[in-house]
Amino acid sequence: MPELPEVETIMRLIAPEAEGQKIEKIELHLQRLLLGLKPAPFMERIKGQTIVHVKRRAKYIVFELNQDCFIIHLGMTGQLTFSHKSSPENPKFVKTVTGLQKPLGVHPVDKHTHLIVHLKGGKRILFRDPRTFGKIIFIPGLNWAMHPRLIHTGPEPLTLDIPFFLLNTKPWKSLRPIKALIMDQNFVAGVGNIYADEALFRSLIHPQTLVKNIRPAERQALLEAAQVVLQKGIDNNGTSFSDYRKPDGSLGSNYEKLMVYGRGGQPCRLCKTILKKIVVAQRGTVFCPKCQGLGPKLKSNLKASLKKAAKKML
DNA sequence: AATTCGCCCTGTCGGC
DNA sequence: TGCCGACAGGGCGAAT
Repeated sequence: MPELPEVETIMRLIAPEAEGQKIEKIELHLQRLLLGLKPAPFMERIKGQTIVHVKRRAKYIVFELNQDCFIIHLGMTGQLTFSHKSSPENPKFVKTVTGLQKPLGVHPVDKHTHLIVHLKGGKRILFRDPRTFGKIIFIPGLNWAMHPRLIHTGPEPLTLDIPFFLLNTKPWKSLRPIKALIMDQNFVAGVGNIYADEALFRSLIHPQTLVKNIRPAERQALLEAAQVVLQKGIDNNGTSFSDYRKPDGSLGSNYEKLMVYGRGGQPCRLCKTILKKIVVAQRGTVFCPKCQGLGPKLKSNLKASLKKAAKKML
């Protein structure tokens, strides 16, 4: 599922292509994905406006036009790709290890392509989403930050002043499992299932630990770990474990670097213990029972050696 | 008030 | 081989 690093990667690659471009035409093929305005007036109002800025906020991609804006959420399987007329979407399909046919480049327009933004010279932005959990939200004017979807969203984790943020201790008194808090978009923005598991592993915290039992030093460690795994995700252009693609259709390379997500039943990269998969906060959760052991506190020297090894490896 | 649950949806996969 | 149920899960609104 596209989380902060995936959405950031998409934004960074779409922005230089789209900014300054006039929208010549909009095709909307699945109307229920559009919120904020009926399809006909939406297309009428957007047409002719210029894309001034493309930004990211939480897991949303923000298209600021000269009058209005719209934001796109990729849901679970959303893909935002960019197609030049001169190099149309690549129709070549290759067989993956599981035997599935996947396109090599930009996915051709098909029944899952729900929105096409036509720019000058035949350039197009394609929004494709097989599971249709994504959303296109029209917002009149440019004050998208005050939209109900975003107004309560927590701070951006990568530009977060952690010590200052930690002064607010209210969220830390919760009885929820820590994984639920770190994935809560109103607490901190952009962390989803993949990077939550990775951040918890990196800070050696068991995902089911009750928030109120997380000590201050661990709170800080968790947020720092989140920053590291998110930044690494961006550096590797995102995690392609199923549907995520870069705007040119290519894969991100972060999947093979993950420590726990998607690795249930496999040995921990640090201690070789078999990673466990459980359900926490209604989400599949992978963790290392030893490195993130709850029960009797790990001996401090073991913890120190794990941390040392983690530092070296991660 | 805080937290959990049910729902939306469809491609993929495991079991029989 | 083929069918079918289970599963994946972000975020919202309902229920507890």
